[in-house]
Amino acid sequence: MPYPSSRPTMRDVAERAGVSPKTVSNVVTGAVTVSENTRTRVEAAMVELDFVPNLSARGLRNGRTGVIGFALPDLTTAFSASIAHSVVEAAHARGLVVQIEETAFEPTREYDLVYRARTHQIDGLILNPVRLQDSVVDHVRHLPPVVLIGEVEQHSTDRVFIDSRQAGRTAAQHLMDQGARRIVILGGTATDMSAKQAALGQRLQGVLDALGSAQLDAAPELQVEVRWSIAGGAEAMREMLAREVAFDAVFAFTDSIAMGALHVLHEYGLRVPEDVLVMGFDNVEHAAYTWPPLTTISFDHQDYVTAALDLLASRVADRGSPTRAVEISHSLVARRSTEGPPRGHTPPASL
Amino acid sequence: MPYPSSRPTMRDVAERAGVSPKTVSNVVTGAVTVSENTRTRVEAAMVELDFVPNLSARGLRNGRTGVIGFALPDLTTAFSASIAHSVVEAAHARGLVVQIEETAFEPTREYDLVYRARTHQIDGLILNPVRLQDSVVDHVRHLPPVVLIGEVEQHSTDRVFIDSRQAGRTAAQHLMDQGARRIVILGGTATDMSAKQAALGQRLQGVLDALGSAQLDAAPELQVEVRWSIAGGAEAMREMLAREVAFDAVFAFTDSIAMGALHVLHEYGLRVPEDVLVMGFDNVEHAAYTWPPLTTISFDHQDYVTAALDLLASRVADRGSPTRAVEISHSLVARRSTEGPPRGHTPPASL
DNA sequence: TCACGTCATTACATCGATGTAATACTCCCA
DNA sequence: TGGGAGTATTACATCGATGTAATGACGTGA
Repeated sequence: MPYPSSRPTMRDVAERAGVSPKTVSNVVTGAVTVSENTRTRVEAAMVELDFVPNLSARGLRNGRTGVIGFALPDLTTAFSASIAHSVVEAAHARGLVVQIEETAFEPTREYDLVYRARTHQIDGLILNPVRLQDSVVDHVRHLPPVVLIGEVEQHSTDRVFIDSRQAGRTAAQHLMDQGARRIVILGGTATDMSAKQAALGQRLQGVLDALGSAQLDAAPELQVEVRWSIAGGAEAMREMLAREVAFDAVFAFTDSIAMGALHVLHEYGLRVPEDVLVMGFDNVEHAAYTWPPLTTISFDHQDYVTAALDLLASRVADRGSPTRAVEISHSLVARRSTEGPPRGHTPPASL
Repeated sequence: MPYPSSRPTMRDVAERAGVSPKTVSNVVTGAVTVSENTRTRVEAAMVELDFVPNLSARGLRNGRTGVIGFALPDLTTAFSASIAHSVVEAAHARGLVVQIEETAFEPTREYDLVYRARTHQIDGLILNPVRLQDSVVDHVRHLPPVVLIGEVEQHSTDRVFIDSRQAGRTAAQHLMDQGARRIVILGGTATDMSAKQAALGQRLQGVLDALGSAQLDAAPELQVEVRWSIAGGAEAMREMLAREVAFDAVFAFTDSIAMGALHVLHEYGLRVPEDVLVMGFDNVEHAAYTWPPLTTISFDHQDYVTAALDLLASRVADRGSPTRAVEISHSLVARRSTEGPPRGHTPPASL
């Protein structure tokens, strides 16, 4: 005895207004002209009965549901939350509703995800992949339109991205301009650059570019794997300190990672930026409120998401058009955390 | 020519397997026994055609969609993101999908929301209200089952809550135990305790309880309105400092607010906890990684959400049963930010 | 006054899955 | 070997909204 059966239908409205169900439908969709007289009568009946159209029925009939999916690794990181918020807002503005899926917590989720994307009658999917290979998107049939956001190397699907390699270069250059010479990289190691982790690869590549032009070498001992969370950043920073190597700056691949690193640096009594410079990536709200405020790579999250929704909308309208890739510009926001020159950290062992 | 029409249907599968559509349905639902032979044949056909059932059709037929709604004020605050994450996870575990709605950004959203909740064919709704009055939930007809989470005074709807008044009492008592006497309250003022803001009211009430038992009075000049975000916390803290009143502790009604406050205190050169104690509420991940780490009121977000989903599930199963309210226990997590006694802040003007 | 065009309205079929009731089939035992 | 129990399968109707084609009403011009 499901509740919807108790809801009024067009038939009920029609009966009350003394017209046929189709006329009610005409009033609702507005596709066909309805005389002013009957229109007002129908509208009154709808109000009286508190009528709301049944979306499942409409979706079944039209093949459109007005629902889009948004899949991301993990809602809890500050960046993800910010993006998710923007997606929901932007979707609302277009009369769309958002279904959220998280992909990070089980290896098989990516697969489940595309399966569910089909089951759940979604008009389109915005996918923020972290480990999603091209193959999954490419090889699954009957997928709704998909737009990728992020720095994935992917050309068979519409996508929105920022030039992460350039951003990485800018970041490293900034740190060097401020006097840094030995930059810890929290975000991945050079050996790690597989297709699976193109985003990390690009940021890292950018850093290496910049180091190269400055004739500095990319010390592998300054690179470390990291989980993309605050706790992950803290762990990675601890590991780095345990390595007992000298460094004078930290470039974290997300602001959250940077916050974890900041915490551990404080814990060890290292001062930012007097001893060590720190910078992040994404410019989440919190970045302006850490202590010291965090220098970071900034881009407009709203623009980012709006571009994705635009792509999705045009893809839904025309499935055959060539795929497009939209770049969102980024910039460096300099805050106190990188006001150099840094004194540098020299581990006790090397004294 | 919407994409779903190109998707294989049960009819297609049936044709390929040489059975009737209903038999395919029987295989999928498993409600009726199907011979081992035909079952395997049908399953093979489903795999070959890459069949996925159409949820709109199923939803239309069954009145259930497998989708629940989650409405919250704002995804970007750390607490909301954490809760949203838990909702998505817990829903996944039950084979449900989550649609997200944000309510904070327009005054009319609450209303829109319940309207949309009905349109969008949702089996149930988990609502984290901030300003949602009882009336909206009570007076709208044909609403799917609703579970409220938060400290709303509300008895006509299932809800999950923590004892915020007790929590406020515990928090204030802790601060006083650590030597605080003049506690800034970032979260609302006493005059402000309307039904609309019962949550704030309860936390505030708890603080006042504790102050009362200690024979301290609730100085109105130490209470301030605040937007529930990091920036809001910072603003409020600045306003408090501008008031040039003496204080020796800050109790922020969320961790995010506390983080904004911490930032501003640093900015003013006040040391935490040497000069001023600070504590928050919610125990989000970040609270352990601020500097100094933040004392806060903690409760299990997963339990919180799981309880809500349980309530929702049983409400969906039986719409007539009496409403229930589930309390989730909380505790105080003491960290460095409240290691007193504090020296106290005395504004220049009062010197 | 009658035929014809215009526009509002209606009857009907359809989207895909599934419950109900009826049918076909299998197997066993008298 | 035929009847009955029991099971696998099918035909059909249905959920609610909406496109299509047909009907109805009305007004205009000859």
